Amino acid sequence: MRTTPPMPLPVKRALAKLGADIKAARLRRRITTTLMAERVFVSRSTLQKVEQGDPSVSLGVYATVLFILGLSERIADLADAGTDSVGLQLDEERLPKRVRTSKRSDARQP
Amino acid sequence: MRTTPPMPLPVKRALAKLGADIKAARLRRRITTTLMAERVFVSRSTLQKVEQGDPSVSLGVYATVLFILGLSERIADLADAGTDSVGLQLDEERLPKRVRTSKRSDARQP
DNA sequence: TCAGATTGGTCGTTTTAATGGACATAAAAC
DNA sequence: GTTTTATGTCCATTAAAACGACCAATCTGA
Repeated sequence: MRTTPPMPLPVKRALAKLGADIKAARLRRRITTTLMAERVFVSRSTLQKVEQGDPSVSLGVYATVLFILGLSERIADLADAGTDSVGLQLDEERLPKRVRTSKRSDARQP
Repeated sequence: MRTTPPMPLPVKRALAKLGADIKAARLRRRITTTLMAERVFVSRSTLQKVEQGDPSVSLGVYATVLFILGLSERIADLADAGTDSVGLQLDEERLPKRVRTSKRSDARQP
């Protein structure tokens, strides 16, 4: 990810917690960083970034770590339609395939 | 993520669904890919990968997209201690700071 | 206690993600 | 049907992730 613009603060916090929780989960299972890194097929330094919630690490790495910890189920529900409150009005089948901005005044929110 | 070794299949599936859900959520909100890309500070091509659940895209990008959609709360709970069934026995304070493998027979699970 | 092992951090290098532009396709709006 | 615009896709270039090796710090089991 391009790091020039800063990440939203709430996101940073969420990721930091995620990393800490991952570390705690690893410790509970008594898996060393070296062993975990091997299983994820990633270097120990990358795993370290994961446990700090570093935003630059790929989702694939995070997801695989969670999988090995047995905690990967929730990933699929992160943006599940059922949990999206904005989706009240439109049901899945009536979803337009594209977004169309009206000629004047587009959807930009100030 | 280093792509040489394949990703676990369940993980691949989960990510694919995540991408599809993200796309659906964007459509519901009538946000164009171009506008969304601008807001996340990434290119349209990267956003496209996100909507396909590409594992190689950084978690930071995914998280920011979810944040803009208003769906970022769950990230912090992905590996929350309360949801970790293996954590039954150890409570957070008694967590060892390091893992120690017994001299013979380490913790590797076959 | 204390020796051995794990972990944290740094650095130079390699590999890969992310870019951005151009073009084709397809879907809305009219 | 026509026009207009969003989206899909490809590719060369560039910025950044991931590596791996090392050292220092510190924990922990014996």
